[in-house]
Amino acid sequence: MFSKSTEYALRATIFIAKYGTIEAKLSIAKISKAIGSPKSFTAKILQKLTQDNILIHSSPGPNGGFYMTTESKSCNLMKTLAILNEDSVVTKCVLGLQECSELNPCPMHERYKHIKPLLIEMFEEKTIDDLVKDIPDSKLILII
Amino acid sequence: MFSKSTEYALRATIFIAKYGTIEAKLSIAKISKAIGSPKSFTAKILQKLTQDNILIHSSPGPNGGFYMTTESKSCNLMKTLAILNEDSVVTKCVLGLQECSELNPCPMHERYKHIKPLLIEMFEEKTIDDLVKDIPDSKLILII
DNA sequence: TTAAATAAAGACAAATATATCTTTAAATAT
DNA sequence: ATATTTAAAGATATATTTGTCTTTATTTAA
Repeated sequence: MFSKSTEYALRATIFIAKYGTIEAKLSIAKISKAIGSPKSFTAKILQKLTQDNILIHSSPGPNGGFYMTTESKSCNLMKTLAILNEDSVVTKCVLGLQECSELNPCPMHERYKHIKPLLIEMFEEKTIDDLVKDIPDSKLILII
Repeated sequence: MFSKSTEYALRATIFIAKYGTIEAKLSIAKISKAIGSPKSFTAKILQKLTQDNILIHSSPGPNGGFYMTTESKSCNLMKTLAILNEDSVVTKCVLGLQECSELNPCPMHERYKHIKPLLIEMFEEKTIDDLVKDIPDSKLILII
């Protein structure tokens, strides 16, 4: 469904939300190890996610790394998708038609129109904070 | 959600199911025009879809082209995805984890597990024949 | 103030997806 | 038989995605 970049981005966001605070930032090395992604490639992706300084924050230097604040954890995962312009994956027509709509439906529209809102809701329903609070540390699975 | 190839393949399958018979085969030119895809690229994709001679059939020469039989129209659209090895798009973990399961759930599993079966059902529920029979000729939208 | 640790930035490389063009093979109509 | 029409096959080109490596900038600790 998603590109590898996006999968890495979602997993990284969840990992940072769970363990990254301004007092205990997470290095690229730690993050990529935790989510099973190539280090330098992950660096590029995180760079994009910190771009607007809203979702994920970063700081260089000793004890530097990536983290989220209470405020940024109040975003939902759709924010991660939106920054990467990958929200279209769950919002566009399943057959790739630009003009597909209720008035102009593709052959799958009648069925997909009941599923698409569920996909969107999956990423919007909960804040990232609520999402990770539901998961005990011992059960946060983000690798393999 | 799907690659361009797969979107073209799904649209082509539906178009051929609707209009392609052994008496009236459809040329690559007609198909690519109808679904808005590049001609030669579409040829490559159709070549794959005819490979196993089950889903889509083809014949060269004058009045040649692509078509489906009553039997092949009893397949569902998951068959198209399967031939292209793209069924994983709707069957795998939404975060890309190999081992994600009820016992080993990723952070999205609890939510996605209710949506995934609906996506699979969308492509499996109906035969391609039933799918196209539901759509009047004037309402078959496969382009733009 | 300097050295060390870290992310940021940029250049490059490899793999894959998308697309085009040319030649070949097969079927049909004449 | 031959010419024509079509898909099949193969070669090539381009764009995008994925990945690596090197240099630079920033922050912190000593």
